[in-house]
Amino acid sequence: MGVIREPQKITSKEKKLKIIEAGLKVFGEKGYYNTNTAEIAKVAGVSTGIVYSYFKDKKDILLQVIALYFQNIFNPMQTFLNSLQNSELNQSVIEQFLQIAIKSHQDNYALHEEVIALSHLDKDVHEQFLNFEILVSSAIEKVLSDHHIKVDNMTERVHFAYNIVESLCHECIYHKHANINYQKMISLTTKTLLSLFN
Amino acid sequence: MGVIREPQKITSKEKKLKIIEAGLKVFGEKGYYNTNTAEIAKVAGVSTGIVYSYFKDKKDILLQVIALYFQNIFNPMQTFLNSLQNSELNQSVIEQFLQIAIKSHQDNYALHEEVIALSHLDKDVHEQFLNFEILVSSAIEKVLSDHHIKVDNMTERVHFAYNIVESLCHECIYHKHANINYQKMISLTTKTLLSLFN
Amino acid sequence: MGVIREPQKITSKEKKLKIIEAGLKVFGEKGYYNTNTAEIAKVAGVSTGIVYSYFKDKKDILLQVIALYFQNIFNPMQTFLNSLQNSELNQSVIEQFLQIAIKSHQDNYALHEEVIALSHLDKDVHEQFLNFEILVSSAIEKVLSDHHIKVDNMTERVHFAYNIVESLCHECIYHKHANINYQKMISLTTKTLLSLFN
Amino acid sequence: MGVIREPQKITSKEKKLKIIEAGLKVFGEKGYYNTNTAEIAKVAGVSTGIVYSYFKDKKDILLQVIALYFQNIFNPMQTFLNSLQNSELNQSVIEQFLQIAIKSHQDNYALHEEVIALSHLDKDVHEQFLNFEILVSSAIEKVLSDHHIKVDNMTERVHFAYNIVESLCHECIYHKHANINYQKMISLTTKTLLSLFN
DNA sequence: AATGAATGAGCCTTCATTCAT
DNA sequence: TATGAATGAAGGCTCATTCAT
Repeated sequence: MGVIREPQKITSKEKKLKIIEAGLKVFGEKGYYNTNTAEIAKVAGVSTGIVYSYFKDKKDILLQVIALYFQNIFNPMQTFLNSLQNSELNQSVIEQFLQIAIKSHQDNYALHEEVIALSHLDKDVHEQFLNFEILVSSAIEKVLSDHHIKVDNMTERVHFAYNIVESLCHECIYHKHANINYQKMISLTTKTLLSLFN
Repeated sequence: MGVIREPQKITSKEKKLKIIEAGLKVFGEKGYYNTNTAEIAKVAGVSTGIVYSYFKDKKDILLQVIALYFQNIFNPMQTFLNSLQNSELNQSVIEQFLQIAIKSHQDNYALHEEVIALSHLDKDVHEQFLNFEILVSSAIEKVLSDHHIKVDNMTERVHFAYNIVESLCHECIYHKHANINYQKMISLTTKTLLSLFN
Repeated sequence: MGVIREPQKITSKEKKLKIIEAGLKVFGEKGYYNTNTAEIAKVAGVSTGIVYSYFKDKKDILLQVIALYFQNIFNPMQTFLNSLQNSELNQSVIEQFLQIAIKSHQDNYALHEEVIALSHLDKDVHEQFLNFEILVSSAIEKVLSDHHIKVDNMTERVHFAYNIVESLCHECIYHKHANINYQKMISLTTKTLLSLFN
Repeated sequence: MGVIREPQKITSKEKKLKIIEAGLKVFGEKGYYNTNTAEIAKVAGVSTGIVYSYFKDKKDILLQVIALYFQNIFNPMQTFLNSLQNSELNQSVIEQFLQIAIKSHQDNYALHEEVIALSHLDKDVHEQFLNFEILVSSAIEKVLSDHHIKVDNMTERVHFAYNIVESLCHECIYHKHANINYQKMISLTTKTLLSLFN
């Protein structure tokens, strides 16, 4: 029959979380397609059957794993942006923000590739990706607004900013380009951001 | 398993190409994971068995399909860059280049998502992706060099440029953001490129 | 596993009955194989675990559900046959009996197909079926005997009668044959019954 | 790895037939629900995968198994009916027909219960059952017509006849009723049939 | 007596790859 | 060269039954 349970008791909640964390781990290590539900259950320390009490199907696990991933990425950014109430938005602040963005990506690097890949293969993951973009963009727009920064085409500028920050974070995680000096990439990004909202 | 054949006779060459083109078509339409080898063979008009004479395995087909894809993307850019011998690298030229880049992406949009996704899932596809980046970056560096344009951190600037152009092309193909004015995104990109190499 | 309980307290008895009635309902609606024990428990308003205090296993529920079903079918017939003490067994009485048989089948039509099917798949259900036959046959034989009707091969005649009545009831429930006039089928059955015991 | 495969010299048609016959055997022995596809394949001497080249799914096997079953039942009847061109339709002929019907049911007794059961559980099997009825009824109507036998309500009479013959065959296969003399049942059936079409 | 979370064996089906022809 | 029939391992999911509470 299969009613999906939203756990009420603390133990059930913890069990569901354990499954999500197991998914975060194994999806990150082996990829979504190379992981079977039995392995997730095993890593979570539960039976295969019980997984289907908490999740509709395998993809439902994935979506909740990715939700956790985005949360882990977004929270540090949000915290930092909230702390900027009285600071000036100068080069130093931007550099700090980039460091935080890069670090929170690095802390969750295992699932990073997987999430990007799946956002191009699966409609629902893609939607989560767009929601993340909106979340970040809104947070940034709010900071700019709080600091009375006004430029034309704000939406596009923020979106453009989002893109180059995301690119930067992605590259800094993997250092895939042997001949690229990433400090200089950060510097280029910082300058471009400054000129976008000067 | 037999030796992988590099076809010499014209008919064999054509047969191999037919398989690659069939892969391009069906991988684009249904995705790599949702396509089985039998279907590729069917679309190519050959038997399933013969596929394994020309390709080591399913992924080998994929890699050669993607190679063709990158060729289709790169050739128009290369042709345009070669034509710039005596032109000045002004805003108009950059805008033309962006239009060509966007168009060649649009002409191959079907496989676009798939290639990006797989480049994050598979080491070998990723390598092809990096090679494409190097190809494009080198071509651009050469043009800049031919026009005696000299800036510090050239490598990083070109790489940064590559990133924002790739982002732009990707977005323009899909227009996923309802509230974004893509003309303005093109304009922002152009300005940033100009300022990178002024 | 605990001892199977035959409930003594009125509440327990009612709980067991609720489970049987839930089984009657859902087995009739969805079929035995398409119903899981969790659903029966849910419809009965009890926990899945408690079901196994009252029933040995899923099939045990089925057997008791079917017992109830046969009771529901048989009772109206029995009542009618009991009322015939002083009546003559003419065509009119037979027609009344057929109407009652058909109606009691119709009132329980949901489980009808299921019971017939399972009687061909399961030894125990089949046995219940045979017991029902014996019950009906005996009741009929008793009526005939009470009315001093004597024919040779009484057992076979009653059995033959049982068969054609059962066939008739089954067909009248479902009207599966578009080209059959069921009034005429009833008439044919009546005549055959009359000639069996004239 | 490295198991030498025995050369397959049988044609595809024979292989498909082998699977159907394997289904006939194991469905008859263990029942449809208690048989898994692996076992059918094993009994047929093929791999599980190849089964799905010849059949859409497990139920497709079932339907073709049942089609074969009905054929096996019907052919002897048809042959006998065809041989009646110049014979009179007297009691002896009816008794012969009943013997043939009973025998062809007995020769296929293993699947008999299963087919009846599934005809009450599955729409498609039921349809096959109705088609069989139509086939038999038509054949009988044709014989009656060829012998210029005319009665009112022919359709219902033939249908009634079909029902009692089917009942008889079913009972004679299993002899489930200890106290029933089946010779007398045959005799009762014969008389009823004679009186239906006198 | 009662709960409902937990178990885990079992099933249908797919598909990359091989091999007899 | 070429065919396509054949292989068989693997995977997502269900559900009757049990057990800790």
